[in-house]
Amino acid sequence: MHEWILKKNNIIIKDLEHFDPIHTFECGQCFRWEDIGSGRWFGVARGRALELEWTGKDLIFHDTTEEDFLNIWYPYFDLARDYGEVKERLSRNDPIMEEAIRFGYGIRLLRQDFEETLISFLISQNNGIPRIKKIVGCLAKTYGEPIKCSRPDVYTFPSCEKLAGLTLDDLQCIRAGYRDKYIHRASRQICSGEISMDAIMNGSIEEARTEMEKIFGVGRKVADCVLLFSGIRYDIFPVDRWVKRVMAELYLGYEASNEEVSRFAREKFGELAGFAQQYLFYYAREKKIGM
DNA sequence: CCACAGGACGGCT
DNA sequence: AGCCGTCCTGTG
Repeated sequence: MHEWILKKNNIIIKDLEHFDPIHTFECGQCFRWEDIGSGRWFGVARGRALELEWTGKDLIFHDTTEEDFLNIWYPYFDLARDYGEVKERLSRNDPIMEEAIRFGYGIRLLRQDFEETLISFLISQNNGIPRIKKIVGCLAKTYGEPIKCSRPDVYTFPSCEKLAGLTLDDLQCIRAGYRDKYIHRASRQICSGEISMDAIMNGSIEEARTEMEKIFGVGRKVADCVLLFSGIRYDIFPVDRWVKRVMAELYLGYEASNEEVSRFAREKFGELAGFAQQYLFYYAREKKIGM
Protein backbone atom coordinates (compact mmCIF):
# COMPACT_ATOMS: atom_id res chain seq x y z
CA MET A 1 0.00 0.00 0.00
CA HIS A 2 1.36 3.40 -0.98
CA GLU A 3 1.42 6.01 1.74
CA TRP A 4 -1.04 8.76 1.12
CA ILE A 5 -2.30 11.83 2.91
CA LEU A 6 -5.62 13.62 2.93
CA LYS A 7 -5.29 17.38 2.55
CA LYS A 8 -8.50 19.37 2.36
CA ASN A 9 -10.48 17.44 -0.26
CA ASN A 10 -7.41 16.14 -2.03
CA ILE A 11 -5.56 12.89 -1.61
CA ILE A 12 -1.86 12.92 -2.28
CA ILE A 13 0.50 10.05 -2.92
CA LYS A 14 4.02 11.34 -2.44
CA ASP A 15 7.04 10.20 -4.45
CA LEU A 16 5.12 7.77 -6.62
CA GLU A 17 7.37 5.76 -8.90
CA HIS A 18 6.56 4.08 -12.20
CA PHE A 19 3.90 6.54 -13.21
CA ASP A 20 3.42 9.17 -15.86
CA PRO A 21 -0.04 10.24 -17.05
CA ILE A 22 1.10 10.67 -20.64
CA HIS A 23 2.39 7.11 -20.78
CA THR A 24 -0.66 5.69 -19.03
CA PHE A 25 -3.36 7.66 -20.84
CA GLU A 26 -1.77 7.72 -24.29
CA CYS A 27 -0.88 4.07 -24.71
CA GLY A 28 -4.15 3.13 -26.38
CA GLN A 29 -5.94 1.50 -23.46
CA CYS A 30 -8.43 4.26 -22.60
CA PHE A 31 -10.31 7.04 -24.38
CA ARG A 32 -11.77 9.30 -21.73
CA TRP A 33 -8.78 11.13 -20.22
CA GLU A 34 -8.01 14.63 -21.34
CA ASP A 35 -4.93 16.77 -20.77
CA ILE A 36 -6.24 20.03 -19.30
CA GLY A 37 -2.82 21.63 -18.81
CA SER A 38 -0.51 22.38 -15.88
CA GLY A 39 0.10 18.70 -15.24
CA ARG A 40 -3.61 18.08 -14.78
CA TRP A 41 -5.81 15.51 -16.42
CA PHE A 42 -9.54 15.11 -16.32
CA GLY A 43 -11.28 11.81 -16.81
CA VAL A 44 -14.39 9.78 -16.16
CA ALA A 45 -14.26 6.17 -15.07
CA ARG A 46 -16.48 3.78 -13.16
CA GLY A 47 -19.20 6.39 -12.94
CA ARG A 48 -16.94 8.98 -11.33
CA ALA A 49 -15.22 12.09 -12.61
CA LEU A 50 -11.70 12.91 -11.46
CA GLU A 51 -9.21 15.70 -11.81
CA LEU A 52 -5.76 14.22 -11.45
CA GLU A 53 -2.58 16.21 -10.99
CA TRP A 54 0.93 14.93 -11.55
CA THR A 55 3.76 17.12 -10.25
CA GLY A 56 6.49 14.86 -11.53
CA LYS A 57 6.76 13.04 -8.22
CA ASP A 58 3.48 13.42 -6.37
CA LEU A 59 0.10 12.25 -7.61
CA ILE A 60 -2.85 14.32 -6.43
CA PHE A 61 -6.47 13.18 -6.61
CA HIS A 62 -8.54 16.35 -6.48
CA ASP A 63 -11.89 16.61 -4.75
CA THR A 64 -12.25 12.99 -3.82
CA THR A 65 -13.13 11.08 -0.70
CA GLU A 66 -11.10 8.41 1.05
CA GLU A 67 -13.85 6.01 0.17
CA ASP A 68 -13.67 6.70 -3.56
CA PHE A 69 -9.90 6.74 -3.46
CA LEU A 70 -9.72 3.31 -1.86
CA ASN A 71 -12.65 1.67 -3.63
CA ILE A 72 -12.38 3.23 -7.07
CA TRP A 73 -9.10 4.94 -7.87
CA TYR A 74 -6.63 2.73 -6.05
CA PRO A 75 -7.68 -0.37 -7.97
CA TYR A 76 -8.37 1.59 -11.18
CA PHE A 77 -4.79 2.83 -11.36
CA ASP A 78 -3.50 -0.61 -10.34
CA LEU A 79 -1.66 0.97 -7.44
CA ALA A 80 -1.31 -2.26 -5.52
CA ARG A 81 1.03 -3.68 -8.15
CA ASP A 82 4.81 -3.47 -7.90
CA TYR A 83 5.71 -2.12 -11.35
CA GLY A 84 9.39 -2.12 -10.37
CA GLU A 85 9.21 -5.88 -10.21
CA VAL A 86 7.22 -6.13 -13.45
CA LYS A 87 9.88 -4.10 -15.26
CA GLU A 88 12.75 -5.96 -13.68
CA ARG A 89 11.36 -9.32 -14.70
CA LEU A 90 10.51 -8.20 -18.23
CA SER A 91 13.85 -6.58 -18.96
CA ARG A 92 15.96 -9.38 -17.51
CA ASN A 93 18.01 -10.75 -20.43
CA ASP A 94 16.02 -8.61 -22.84
CA PRO A 95 17.74 -5.38 -23.95
CA ILE A 96 14.90 -4.66 -26.39
CA MET A 97 12.30 -4.64 -23.65
CA GLU A 98 14.65 -2.66 -21.41
CA GLU A 99 14.73 0.04 -24.08
CA ALA A 100 10.95 -0.02 -24.57
CA ILE A 101 10.42 0.32 -20.83
CA ARG A 102 12.77 3.32 -20.76
CA PHE A 103 10.33 5.09 -23.09
CA GLY A 104 7.09 4.09 -21.39
CA TYR A 105 8.34 3.80 -17.79
CA GLY A 106 5.17 5.45 -16.49
CA ILE A 107 2.64 3.06 -17.99
CA ARG A 108 0.09 1.45 -15.71
CA LEU A 109 -2.57 -0.94 -16.88
CA LEU A 110 -5.88 0.57 -15.85
CA ARG A 111 -8.53 -1.74 -14.46
CA GLN A 112 -11.44 -0.39 -16.48
CA ASP A 113 -15.10 -1.22 -16.37
CA PHE A 114 -15.88 -4.29 -18.47
CA GLU A 115 -18.89 -2.92 -20.33
CA GLU A 116 -17.19 0.38 -21.12
CA THR A 117 -14.08 -1.39 -22.37
CA LEU A 118 -16.15 -3.73 -24.53
CA ILE A 119 -18.15 -0.97 -26.21
CA SER A 120 -15.10 1.27 -26.61
CA PHE A 121 -13.10 -1.43 -28.36
CA LEU A 122 -16.02 -2.37 -30.58
CA ILE A 123 -15.87 1.24 -31.72
CA SER A 124 -12.08 1.14 -32.06
CA GLN A 125 -11.98 -1.22 -35.00
CA ASN A 126 -10.82 0.32 -38.26
CA ASN A 127 -10.58 3.65 -36.47
CA GLY A 128 -7.86 5.99 -35.21
CA ILE A 129 -7.66 7.20 -31.61
CA PRO A 130 -9.00 10.75 -32.20
CA ARG A 131 -12.16 9.43 -33.81
CA ILE A 132 -12.61 6.74 -31.15
CA LYS A 133 -12.42 9.44 -28.46
CA LYS A 134 -14.92 11.55 -30.33
CA ILE A 135 -17.47 8.75 -30.68
CA VAL A 136 -17.03 7.57 -27.09
CA GLY A 137 -17.45 11.13 -25.84
CA CYS A 138 -20.57 11.59 -27.92
CA LEU A 139 -22.00 8.29 -26.70
CA ALA A 140 -21.50 9.37 -23.09
CA LYS A 141 -22.90 12.83 -23.66
CA THR A 142 -25.96 11.51 -25.44
CA TYR A 143 -26.81 8.44 -23.36
CA GLY A 144 -24.75 8.63 -20.14
CA GLU A 145 -25.86 10.07 -16.83
CA PRO A 146 -24.74 13.58 -15.95
CA ILE A 147 -22.10 13.90 -13.23
CA LYS A 148 -21.94 16.92 -10.96
CA CYS A 149 -18.32 17.97 -10.62
CA SER A 150 -15.90 20.85 -11.13
CA ARG A 151 -16.47 20.89 -14.86
CA PRO A 152 -19.65 21.26 -16.90
CA ASP A 153 -21.08 18.76 -19.33
CA VAL A 154 -19.63 15.59 -17.84
CA TYR A 155 -21.35 12.23 -18.29
CA THR A 156 -20.85 8.62 -17.30
CA PHE A 157 -20.30 5.97 -19.93
CA PRO A 158 -23.75 4.47 -20.58
CA SER A 159 -24.40 0.99 -19.22
CA CYS A 160 -25.20 -1.91 -21.54
CA GLU A 161 -28.65 -1.90 -19.99
CA LYS A 162 -29.15 1.65 -21.23
CA LEU A 163 -27.64 0.87 -24.65
CA ALA A 164 -29.71 -2.28 -25.03
CA GLY A 165 -32.85 -0.16 -24.86
CA LEU A 166 -31.83 1.94 -27.86
CA THR A 167 -32.67 1.39 -31.51
CA LEU A 168 -30.16 1.54 -34.35
CA ASP A 169 -31.75 4.84 -35.23
CA ASP A 170 -30.99 6.15 -31.73
CA LEU A 171 -27.34 5.22 -32.22
CA GLN A 172 -27.00 6.85 -35.62
CA CYS A 173 -26.23 10.25 -34.10
CA ILE A 174 -22.94 9.13 -32.56
CA ARG A 175 -21.53 8.57 -36.08
CA ALA A 176 -20.02 5.18 -35.29
CA GLY A 177 -20.79 3.96 -38.79
CA TYR A 178 -21.28 0.25 -39.26
CA ARG A 179 -20.14 -0.33 -35.67
CA ASP A 180 -23.49 0.86 -34.33
CA LYS A 181 -25.02 -2.55 -35.01
CA TYR A 182 -22.22 -4.11 -32.95
CA ILE A 183 -23.03 -1.80 -30.03
CA HIS A 184 -26.72 -2.57 -30.44
CA ARG A 185 -26.46 -6.36 -30.47
CA ALA A 186 -23.50 -6.69 -28.09
CA SER A 187 -25.19 -4.69 -25.33
CA ARG A 188 -28.29 -6.87 -25.66
CA GLN A 189 -26.22 -10.03 -25.52
CA ILE A 190 -24.59 -8.85 -22.29
CA CYS A 191 -27.91 -7.93 -20.67
CA SER A 192 -29.82 -11.03 -21.70
CA GLY A 193 -27.38 -13.34 -19.95
CA GLU A 194 -26.58 -15.03 -23.26
CA ILE A 195 -22.91 -14.40 -22.54
CA SER A 196 -21.46 -16.17 -19.51
CA MET A 197 -19.56 -13.64 -17.42
CA ASP A 198 -18.38 -16.54 -15.29
CA ALA A 199 -16.60 -18.10 -18.27
CA ILE A 200 -15.02 -14.73 -19.09
CA MET A 201 -13.94 -13.93 -15.53
CA ASN A 202 -12.97 -17.37 -14.26
CA GLY A 203 -12.41 -19.58 -17.28
CA SER A 204 -9.14 -20.52 -18.93
CA ILE A 205 -7.79 -18.17 -21.54
CA GLU A 206 -9.35 -20.29 -24.29
CA GLU A 207 -12.73 -20.38 -22.53
CA ALA A 208 -12.66 -16.64 -21.93
CA ARG A 209 -11.77 -15.88 -25.55
CA THR A 210 -14.39 -18.26 -26.95
CA GLU A 211 -17.06 -16.67 -24.79
CA MET A 212 -15.95 -13.15 -25.72
CA GLU A 213 -16.02 -14.01 -29.41
CA LYS A 214 -19.69 -14.99 -29.13
CA ILE A 215 -20.34 -11.28 -28.78
CA PHE A 216 -21.30 -9.73 -32.12
CA GLY A 217 -18.49 -7.52 -33.38
CA VAL A 218 -15.85 -9.14 -31.18
CA GLY A 219 -12.97 -10.94 -32.87
CA ARG A 220 -9.64 -12.01 -31.39
CA LYS A 221 -8.14 -8.54 -31.21
CA VAL A 222 -11.09 -6.90 -29.43
CA ALA A 223 -11.54 -9.92 -27.15
CA ASP A 224 -7.92 -9.74 -26.00
CA CYS A 225 -8.05 -5.97 -25.50
CA VAL A 226 -11.15 -6.19 -23.33
CA LEU A 227 -9.75 -9.06 -21.24
CA LEU A 228 -6.54 -7.10 -20.67
CA PHE A 229 -7.82 -3.57 -20.21
CA SER A 230 -10.61 -4.46 -17.84
CA GLY A 231 -8.14 -6.26 -15.62
CA ILE A 232 -9.52 -9.74 -16.13
CA ARG A 233 -6.25 -11.27 -17.23
CA TYR A 234 -2.71 -10.12 -17.85
CA ASP A 235 -1.15 -13.13 -19.59
CA ILE A 236 -2.53 -11.91 -22.88
CA PHE A 237 -0.94 -10.04 -25.78
CA PRO A 238 -3.38 -8.25 -28.10
CA VAL A 239 -1.97 -8.00 -31.61
CA ASP A 240 -2.92 -5.11 -33.83
CA ARG A 241 -1.11 -3.56 -36.79
CA TRP A 242 1.32 -1.62 -34.61
CA VAL A 243 2.22 -4.49 -32.37
CA LYS A 244 2.54 -6.81 -35.34
CA ARG A 245 5.02 -4.50 -37.01
CA VAL A 246 7.02 -3.72 -33.90
CA MET A 247 7.33 -7.42 -33.13
CA ALA A 248 8.47 -8.12 -36.69
CA GLU A 249 11.09 -5.42 -36.47
CA LEU A 250 12.37 -5.98 -32.96
CA TYR A 251 11.96 -9.67 -32.24
CA LEU A 252 10.95 -11.87 -35.13
CA GLY A 253 12.68 -10.44 -38.18
CA TYR A 254 9.65 -11.13 -40.35
CA GLU A 255 5.95 -10.33 -40.44
CA ALA A 256 4.23 -13.26 -38.75
CA SER A 257 0.48 -13.83 -38.53
CA ASN A 258 -1.39 -12.29 -35.61
CA GLU A 259 -1.87 -15.72 -34.10
CA GLU A 260 1.83 -16.52 -34.33
CA VAL A 261 2.86 -13.17 -32.84
CA SER A 262 0.46 -13.68 -29.95
CA ARG A 263 1.72 -17.21 -29.24
CA PHE A 264 5.35 -16.13 -29.43
CA ALA A 265 4.76 -13.25 -27.03
CA ARG A 266 2.76 -15.28 -24.53
CA GLU A 267 5.50 -17.87 -24.47
CA LYS A 268 8.24 -15.28 -24.11
CA PHE A 269 6.62 -12.91 -21.63
CA GLY A 270 4.37 -15.37 -19.81
CA GLU A 271 2.07 -13.94 -17.19
CA LEU A 272 3.46 -10.46 -17.89
CA ALA A 273 2.59 -10.51 -21.60
CA GLY A 274 -0.02 -7.76 -21.23
CA PHE A 275 2.48 -5.36 -19.71
CA ALA A 276 5.01 -6.19 -22.42
CA GLN A 277 2.40 -5.40 -25.07
CA GLN A 278 1.77 -1.97 -23.63
CA TYR A 279 5.46 -1.04 -23.39
CA LEU A 280 6.02 -2.22 -26.97
CA PHE A 281 2.92 -0.49 -28.31
CA TYR A 282 3.94 2.82 -26.77
CA TYR A 283 7.52 2.38 -27.97
CA ALA A 284 6.36 1.60 -31.52
CA ARG A 285 4.28 4.75 -31.66
CA GLU A 286 6.97 6.96 -30.13
CA LYS A 287 9.63 5.66 -32.50
CA LYS A 288 7.12 5.55 -35.35
CA ILE A 289 7.97 1.93 -36.04
CA GLY A 290 5.60 0.55 -38.64
CA MET A 291 4.45 3.79 -40.20
C1' DC B 1 -11.70 11.94 -56.61
C1' DC B 2 -9.33 8.04 -53.91
C1' DA B 3 -6.77 5.67 -50.11
C1' DC B 4 -6.87 4.14 -45.69
C1' DA B 5 -7.57 4.04 -40.57
C1' DG B 6 -5.08 0.37 -34.01
C1' DG B 7 -11.03 -5.40 -37.48
C1' DA B 8 -14.88 -8.35 -38.05
C1' DC B 9 -18.51 -10.44 -40.65
C1' DG B 10 -20.27 -13.45 -44.02
C1' DG B 11 -20.05 -15.79 -48.15
C1' DC B 12 -17.01 -18.06 -50.99
C1' DT B 13 -13.61 -21.69 -52.32
C1' DA C 1 -9.72 -23.48 -42.49
C1' DG C 2 -8.22 -19.68 -45.17
C1' DC C 3 -9.13 -15.90 -48.35
C1' DC C 4 -11.36 -11.60 -49.54
C1' DG C 5 -14.97 -8.06 -50.55
C1' DT C 6 -17.51 -5.15 -47.76
C1' DC C 7 -18.73 -2.26 -44.08
C1' DC C 8 -19.72 3.92 -42.07
C1' DT C 9 -17.29 7.96 -41.51
C1' DG C 10 -13.60 11.39 -41.25
C1' DT C 11 -9.23 12.88 -42.78
C1' DG C 12 -5.22 13.32 -45.90
